[in-house]
Amino acid sequence: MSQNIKTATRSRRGTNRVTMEDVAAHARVSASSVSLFLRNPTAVSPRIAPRIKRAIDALGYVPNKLAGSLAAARTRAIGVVIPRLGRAFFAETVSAMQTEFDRCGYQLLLGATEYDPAREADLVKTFLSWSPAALVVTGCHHDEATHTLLRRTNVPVAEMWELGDEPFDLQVGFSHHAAGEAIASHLHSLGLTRIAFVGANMTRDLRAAQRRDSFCSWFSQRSIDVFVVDLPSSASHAAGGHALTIALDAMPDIEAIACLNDAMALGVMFEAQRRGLRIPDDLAVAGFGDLPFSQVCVPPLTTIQPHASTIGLRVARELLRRLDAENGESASNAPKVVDVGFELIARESTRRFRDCSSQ
Amino acid sequence: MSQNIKTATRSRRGTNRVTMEDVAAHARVSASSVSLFLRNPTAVSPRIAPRIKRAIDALGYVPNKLAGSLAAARTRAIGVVIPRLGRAFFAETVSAMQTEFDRCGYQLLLGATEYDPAREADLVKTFLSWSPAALVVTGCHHDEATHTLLRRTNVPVAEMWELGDEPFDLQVGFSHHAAGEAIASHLHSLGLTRIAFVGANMTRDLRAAQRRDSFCSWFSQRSIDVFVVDLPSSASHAAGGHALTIALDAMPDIEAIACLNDAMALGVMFEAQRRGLRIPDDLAVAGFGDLPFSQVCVPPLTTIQPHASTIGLRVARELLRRLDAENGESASNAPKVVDVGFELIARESTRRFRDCSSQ
DNA sequence: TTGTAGGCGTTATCAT
DNA sequence: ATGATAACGCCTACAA
Repeated sequence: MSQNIKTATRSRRGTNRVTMEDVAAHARVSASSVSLFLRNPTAVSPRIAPRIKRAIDALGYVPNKLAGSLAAARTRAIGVVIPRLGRAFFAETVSAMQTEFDRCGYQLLLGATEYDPAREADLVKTFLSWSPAALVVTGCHHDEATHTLLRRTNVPVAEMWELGDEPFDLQVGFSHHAAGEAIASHLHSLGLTRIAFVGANMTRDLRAAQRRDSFCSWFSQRSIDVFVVDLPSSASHAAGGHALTIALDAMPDIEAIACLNDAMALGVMFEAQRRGLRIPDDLAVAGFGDLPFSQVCVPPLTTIQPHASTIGLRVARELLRRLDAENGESASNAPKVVDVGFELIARESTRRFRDCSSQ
Repeated sequence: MSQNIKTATRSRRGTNRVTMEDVAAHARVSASSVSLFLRNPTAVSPRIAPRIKRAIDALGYVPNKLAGSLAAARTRAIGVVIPRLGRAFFAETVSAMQTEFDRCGYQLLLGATEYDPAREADLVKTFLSWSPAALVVTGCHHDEATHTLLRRTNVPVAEMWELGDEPFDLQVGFSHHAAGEAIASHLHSLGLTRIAFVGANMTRDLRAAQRRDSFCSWFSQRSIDVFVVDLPSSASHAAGGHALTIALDAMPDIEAIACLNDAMALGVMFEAQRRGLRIPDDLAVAGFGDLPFSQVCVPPLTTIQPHASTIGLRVARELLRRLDAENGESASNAPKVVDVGFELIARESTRRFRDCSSQ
């Protein structure tokens, strides 16, 4: 018998949290009824339902998702890894994703890598430790550690903003290679040959590097050399102005500049204006991103619209489909690649007197 | 005896997750030792430490924070509620916060209200259900539901980007009232009297509304009427251009425009340029936010620098201090208000030939 | 429809 | 220093 004594109940009850059991007691029902009610209010008899409801807001009960998720072995959290919060396109993508996930009760865990591969691995590991329902990462280039984590896990992994080989589960993006060529071909069609590509931080921003490479090789195939500027700073408006200065120094008779993004392009345009260079007559400028200012600036900016919010939407939709399928019949679990494409928007910043085709 | 049979062990072990016990088995130690090692590697004997470490990466073990947090009754997650992800100032604040929290192992839960009070309440409730270590909300104006939740909880609550009465625990921000007056007084000091204030969505963006009100009443005390434009759209570059059109219609001899933010101000400047209005000679323009483009645009924009990243930094620091204190001796738990101030940056967009004082 | 009890993967307490 | 074992708060198969 002595082995049966409850050894002085080592109480750790420091938490004075209102628990489901408290609600049950208050409503004079069992905890499981409360649990049932919370998940499906119509599943309990109409007599005790109001009692439970009343108890819930009388006590100000907030369910403990920690306990719930642990027990159910699944979460309604989705880890999202992006390079930078400030980058407008990612913000748009995340915003669209959040809206979509929200209506299905999923919560976003957001992390920014600041273009540091090591931080990406950290973030993925952290997110994984929260047992998320899914993981969303930016791009298809990850370091060894991240790759291993992503491959080993069994939560769905979505890669966005880039298409590559060997998708884990889902890729939603477009070809930066094609984007770079699209801008190159556009500038070339205007008869421009004295060209520069300006960017910043391109050793780390691999997608930008892809666009640059395709841009340059497109021209080099036509025996045109592109002058490249890669600043060590971040790709900001100020960097754009700085880059123009460098480009003009190296190539005084420059005719066109393609920029890593619209922010830099705007910086280039401001600097040009400051120097009395007319756009597009003296200098054609193209960007990437089609940010809100790009269609209202003077002159309106030729750029590439990457469908940022579409990317977020599709990622969310595909992921939700997969998550729903998990509960029911297993739908196609095969990797899926969605190319949302992009659109070259030719505006006045690259318009030539003799060019009537664009816009 | 029959009452002793383990009733067909209702095994729910569907999860094939690598658990701490698996690591323990692999390392031939107990789970407690692994747990101990994870929290303080030096606490276990130097003989078994390497065994555990090897087992961990052999199995690719990732700790389950859900279980850990549940058992420890505390989380390393911090809920952050902001109006919009896309808004550059909030992005900057969040970015600074993340950096700071990250180095202490805290994870951010991010949610955007889109300026909808009901969504704010939802988000707060959701976050609370994750038992966060702290909660950060934007502004001091919350609807009834949110207010109740925030008051009832016992996790520290930080309000940012605004100062108000009755802080819950912490407020880090500045006076939008003072900011509105600062711009008003600046424009007035230039001798300008034909003035407009343009914004958008100000019935929901209460901080912008505060700036507008103070701006207007400052002038009205000097018997000057301010023409106000409040567009229903979001406060974007395009809205700025649109607002200028409206303002010029109503007040053709307008001399100065103050804008809800720098994005709108830039929109105003572009539209002015398009109409052949010179800035600042024909029209002075002021913004709010000091975004990256504001110092490089043409002309550089007079604006208010709100110290966005300082806000994030201070919120994080103060919160971390409070959280540390919880474990040790209880430091001051009294509400604290931090006024980080702001800075009026007078640039060329409001410079007059006879004005030599600014900048 | 409602209640019972075992388990989710940790942390923390206690005993060794 | 290491190992059992009881919470943590909820979900869920199963019994009533």
